[in-house]
Amino acid sequence: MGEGLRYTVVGSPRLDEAVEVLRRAVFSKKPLVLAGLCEARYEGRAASEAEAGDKLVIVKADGSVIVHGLKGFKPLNWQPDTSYIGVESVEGEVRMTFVRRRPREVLEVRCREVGFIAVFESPVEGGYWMFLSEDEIRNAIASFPREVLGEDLVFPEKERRLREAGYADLYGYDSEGRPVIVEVKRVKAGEEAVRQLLRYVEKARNMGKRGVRGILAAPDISDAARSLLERSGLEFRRIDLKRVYGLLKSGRERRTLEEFLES
Amino acid sequence: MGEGLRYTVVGSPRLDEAVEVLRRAVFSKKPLVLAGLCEARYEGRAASEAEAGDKLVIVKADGSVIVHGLKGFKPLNWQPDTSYIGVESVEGEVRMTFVRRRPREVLEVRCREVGFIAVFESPVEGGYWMFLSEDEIRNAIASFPREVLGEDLVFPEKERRLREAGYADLYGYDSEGRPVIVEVKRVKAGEEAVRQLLRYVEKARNMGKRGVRGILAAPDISDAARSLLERSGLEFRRIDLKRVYGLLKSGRERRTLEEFLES
DNA sequence: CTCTGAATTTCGTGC
DNA sequence: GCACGAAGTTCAGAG
Repeated sequence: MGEGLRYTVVGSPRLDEAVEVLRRAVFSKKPLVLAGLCEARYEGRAASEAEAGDKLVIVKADGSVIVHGLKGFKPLNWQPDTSYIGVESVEGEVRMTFVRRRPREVLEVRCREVGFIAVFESPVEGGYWMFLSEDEIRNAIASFPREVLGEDLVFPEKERRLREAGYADLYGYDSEGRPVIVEVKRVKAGEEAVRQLLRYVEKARNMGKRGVRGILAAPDISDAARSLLERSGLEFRRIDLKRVYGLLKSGRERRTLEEFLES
Repeated sequence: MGEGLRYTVVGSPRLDEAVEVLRRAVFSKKPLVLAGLCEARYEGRAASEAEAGDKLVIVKADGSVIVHGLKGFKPLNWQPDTSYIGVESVEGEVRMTFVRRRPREVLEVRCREVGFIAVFESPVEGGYWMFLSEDEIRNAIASFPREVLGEDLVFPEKERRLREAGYADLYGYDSEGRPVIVEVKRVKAGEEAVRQLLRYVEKARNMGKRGVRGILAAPDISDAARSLLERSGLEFRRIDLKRVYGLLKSGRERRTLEEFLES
């Protein structure tokens, strides 16, 4: 409040006021929220229609548009990226048109009653982190194979972090020098994960590798997937996410200590 | 406006006011929107943290919670279904806690500044349709195989609408009596679609069927998928979505006419 | 309950 | 740009 105007909230605006406020926000690329009795129509990769009802329309500065109904997590309509936004008053309604070029999609929102419009006048962006991703589990396996998978494995390419299309998560060797392919899943593994691993193992065998082992590493596995895995001669290793988290945390601390000693 | 209070909008509320308004809305299961300078912390299947910044928090009557930042289509944090919602004031902040039992997940949103809170007092739910789903394309193929796929096929089981796990979209026979399996994709088909079809065809062959044909029906196909498909001895049929839409529409009109004649 | 597959999936990354 | 794979995927249907 003392830090200057952060939000403009207009309650029950007239048609022309609503259009004016929306146009100003869209033109100056300020995020906005509109609530009201609206209909929505989408045409593009599919086609859909949302009947008149209370909707919440969110328009962000990057051009993403989200139309929420009163129920559920998923939006009724949306547009992840728009190339054109139009605001007009047509037949006593506020009409917003959101066009995306590629793929060609059009989202039209018509509001016969606008409850309020809120504009973020001086938006403050905050950072965002997510931890314990699949990639971090992969790193934990590469760094601590004994602790996570229960046997000593060597992964010469463990620094290759990004997964190329058609390549498994980890390629390495066991203590007897046999090639080992590890497929990592952060959640319970299904049949698709087994088939994926099988493809990589067969590809390696076709390239002339001998005695290739395939290991599926996941917190759990479905019965059907387990069955397919055993029929395919592959192995399953259960991983303990809490343990992995602990290993990574200690790894981080160690790294921090090393950095400290280097300084 | 003439129809009674539809929204309550409170701008820049004090801490205790905000808590009061939020509690009342949550308790009476009214949808609400809050905008402000907030942080969010999630712990459950993964763990994430959103730093202080402008957030839009949406809480719906069914318990779904969505936290949007200033960018992108996807929410920063969410909870599709909550079993507990808590609202308190802690250390000069509004703290909302959203708990989900299964899977066990906790989302905590702390707001150090509340720009506004809007409550939908008498929500109006609107209907929703989506058309031209994969299932409708499948129906069009079953009803008009010549028009969509360019040859006369017969699908004895075409009325089975729901796809069971491990079963292809359509089983039928061509004009020479050979079994035909059709896999339908509403969007450009990738390698995964070809592998799926191949599994179904091989399953049918293993069950003793002879001369089984596999047809992948989609608006387009990727190069890699086309290559895999040809190596696997499967067929591709390009489908024209506009044509399918037209066929279904005429089908609907016909049905309506029949209904009219029956009445 | 779990499993399976679709989604206007979106999103990132490699090519 | 396209393609492939992950996602706190969500969601709906079947067993």
